[in-house]
Amino acid sequence: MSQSKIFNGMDELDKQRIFECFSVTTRRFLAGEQILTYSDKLNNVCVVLSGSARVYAIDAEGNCSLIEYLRKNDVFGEVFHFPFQGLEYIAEADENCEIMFIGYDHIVHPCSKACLHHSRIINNLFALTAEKMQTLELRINILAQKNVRRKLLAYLEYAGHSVKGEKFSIGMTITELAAYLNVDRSSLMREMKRMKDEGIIWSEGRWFKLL
Amino acid sequence: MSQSKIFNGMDELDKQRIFECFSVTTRRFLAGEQILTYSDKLNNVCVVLSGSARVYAIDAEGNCSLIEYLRKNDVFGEVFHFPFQGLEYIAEADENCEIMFIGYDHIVHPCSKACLHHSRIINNLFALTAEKMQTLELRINILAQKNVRRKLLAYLEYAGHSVKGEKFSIGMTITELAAYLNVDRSSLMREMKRMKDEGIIWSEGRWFKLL
DNA sequence: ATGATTTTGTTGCATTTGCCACATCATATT
DNA sequence: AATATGATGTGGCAAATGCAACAAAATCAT
Repeated sequence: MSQSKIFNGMDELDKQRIFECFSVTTRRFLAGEQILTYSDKLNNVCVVLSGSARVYAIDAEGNCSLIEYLRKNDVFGEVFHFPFQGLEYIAEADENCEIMFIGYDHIVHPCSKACLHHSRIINNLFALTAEKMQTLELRINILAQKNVRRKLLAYLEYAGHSVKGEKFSIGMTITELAAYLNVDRSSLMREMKRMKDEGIIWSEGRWFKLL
Repeated sequence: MSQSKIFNGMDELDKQRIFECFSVTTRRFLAGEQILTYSDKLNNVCVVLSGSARVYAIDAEGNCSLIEYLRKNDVFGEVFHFPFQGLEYIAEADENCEIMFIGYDHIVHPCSKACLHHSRIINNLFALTAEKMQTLELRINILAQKNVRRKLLAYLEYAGHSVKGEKFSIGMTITELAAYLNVDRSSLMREMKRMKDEGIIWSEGRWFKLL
């Protein structure tokens, strides 16, 4: 049964009731298959039950940019990305995956049976949107740093919870980190070396310490 | 009466009913005064009725960063920024202002009288969060560009709706634009000059054209 | 109107960063 | 085990950018 945050505060019985009441559907998708295009109406709240997916934004000129990567228990749908200003949003299966579709209207409009669950799920959805916004604000905060060193430190302080001396793993390769920080990989390596020499950080592979 | 998007699709009569049913309160604040600190519960949905305000995030070390600037009819509250990971969020009056407080619980929990308005306002709130997320994604998209020219173009294409040859104003000074793009002001000026010489853009003061 | 303050526009110079090329190491794949 | 593929680590060099300093123009306050 799904442990997604959208069901926070609900036990298995609650979920069962919801599935019946909310007319929830589930579908499997093959890797590469399109899951949905975002509408300009609030239609679906979707949950990844297994596998992984991606959301892309495509602009008028056909430029395609990755918006987010979705794993098991992640939630997506128009609630998170409204297709404003001519952008088209598409969710696509990355690996084979199973997606749960919950009709947005069923969530928002109260029914006679399960009223408590409605407001519970709405709460959870707002918490999820706020969480997603924080992820974006973090990235902005990092990208808005003036140089490579500050970018890396801003990221490491977040990833290491600002705790000094404790070893932690960044959940990606250095190459991916460079892309996330929007700096050249070799420039990042160079700066890391300097910071090691100065005793500011310790690192080995994708393990880091703040000193 | 407030024209805020949170009341989209409602006439004056609807709003009046809501104000009575939702136990809405209104308070005036002097410039610089603190309006509220964000709680870790979904407590308030707030609307700026007049004047302006700012939201700051303060981290454990006391570093203070501006999260957003709020003008008349803007909406703020825990729904938009949840104080995760040790950050404290504070809303503060910029100019003298008047703020409307709507209890979050009153919005989410259905009542006997005005059920249609509940789901209407919830809809609008989700639309507003999605809109705010797009603002953040735009900034990320701009900051993630490789150089000054691409950053400026990414911004201008957004601000000018990708329409070529049409004059439009960026709603800020060049100095502020440089801060928004996170580049040195003189570097921005230099690049603007080059782009003018190459016939890519036209500009005068804070007016631009894409060519 | 006057003076003060902010914004714009420009330039030389130092520094940072990106780009390229290469060697080494780790990880899959056959 | 052999091979391919991708990630890491390093360095030279050129280009882009930031910094500092200044003059001119525009805006604001009195």
